Amino acid sequence: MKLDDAAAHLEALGNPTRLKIYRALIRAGGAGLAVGRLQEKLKIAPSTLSHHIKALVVVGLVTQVRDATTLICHANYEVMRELVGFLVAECCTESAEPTDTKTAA
Amino acid sequence: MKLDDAAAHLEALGNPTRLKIYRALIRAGGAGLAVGRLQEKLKIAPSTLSHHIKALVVVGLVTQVRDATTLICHANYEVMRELVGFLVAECCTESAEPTDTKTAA
DNA sequence: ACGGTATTTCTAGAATGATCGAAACAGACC
DNA sequence: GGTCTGTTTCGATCATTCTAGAAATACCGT
Repeated sequence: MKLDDAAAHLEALGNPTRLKIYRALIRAGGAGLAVGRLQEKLKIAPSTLSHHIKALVVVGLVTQVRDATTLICHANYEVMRELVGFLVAECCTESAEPTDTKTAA
Repeated sequence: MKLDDAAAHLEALGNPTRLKIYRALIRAGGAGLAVGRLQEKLKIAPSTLSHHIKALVVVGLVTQVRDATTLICHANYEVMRELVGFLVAECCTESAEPTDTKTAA
C-alpha cells in the first residue's frame, strides 16, 4: 500500500461518524448491514449517512450489495488489514528505512 | 481508547503531508528529527510544517523536546500502538460486539 | 402502471482545513 | 545588547468537508 492510499483510508476513518459506521459494519459481521439499519442505529440524516458511506466505499473500506430495494453494506476486512499492515510496517517500527530512492518526499 | 479519540488520531494521520511527517519521525528512530530537518526532507513551507506538526502533537502522536534553538520531534510509539490496538480490536474482528449499553450511537 | 419503501443526488450554508508569506518569538553566541 | 538560526504565530486566501432538507431515482409488490 502506498502512502497516499494509506492517508486516504485513514482520512476516511478519521471522522467519528464514519468510524461508527465502519465499526457497526464490522460488528454486523459477514451478514452486513442495510443502509436503513445503519440509519436507525446511528440516528443521522439519510443524506448525511449516504454521503459518509460513499466516502468509505470510494476508498474500498466498505462494499455494497443490492438486495432488492435495500443496499447491504459490508466492511472490507482485507482493505483494513492492508491499512493496519501499512501502519505496523511503516509507522511502528524504527527500522523502517527502506530503499530510500524517493520515499522521503 | 475511545472511538472519538481514535477518530482524532486517524484524522491526524489521514493527510499525506502529516503521514509523511510521522513516517519520517518513525524512521528517524529514537533520536528524533528536528523541525528544520523535516522541513528540508519534505520541502514544505515552515509555517505549513509547523501547522501540521502541531496537529500531530495535539493528538499525542508526536512529542517535542527542545535542544537549544532546535525542536526535536519524536514519534510517540505508544499512542500509535494504542491506535492500532483499537483498530484491530474494534475494527478487524467480527466478534467485537461488546457491552452494548450505549455503543451504537 | 401505481404506490410504497429504500437510498441517492442536488443544493446550499456554515465550518474547518491547507497553504504560504511576513512578522514575531526563542534561544545561543559574540 | 545585537545578531543569527530555528520555529511559531498571524493574516489571508482558496478549497474542502459536514450537515441536512427536498427532490429524484431504484426496485419491489400488486
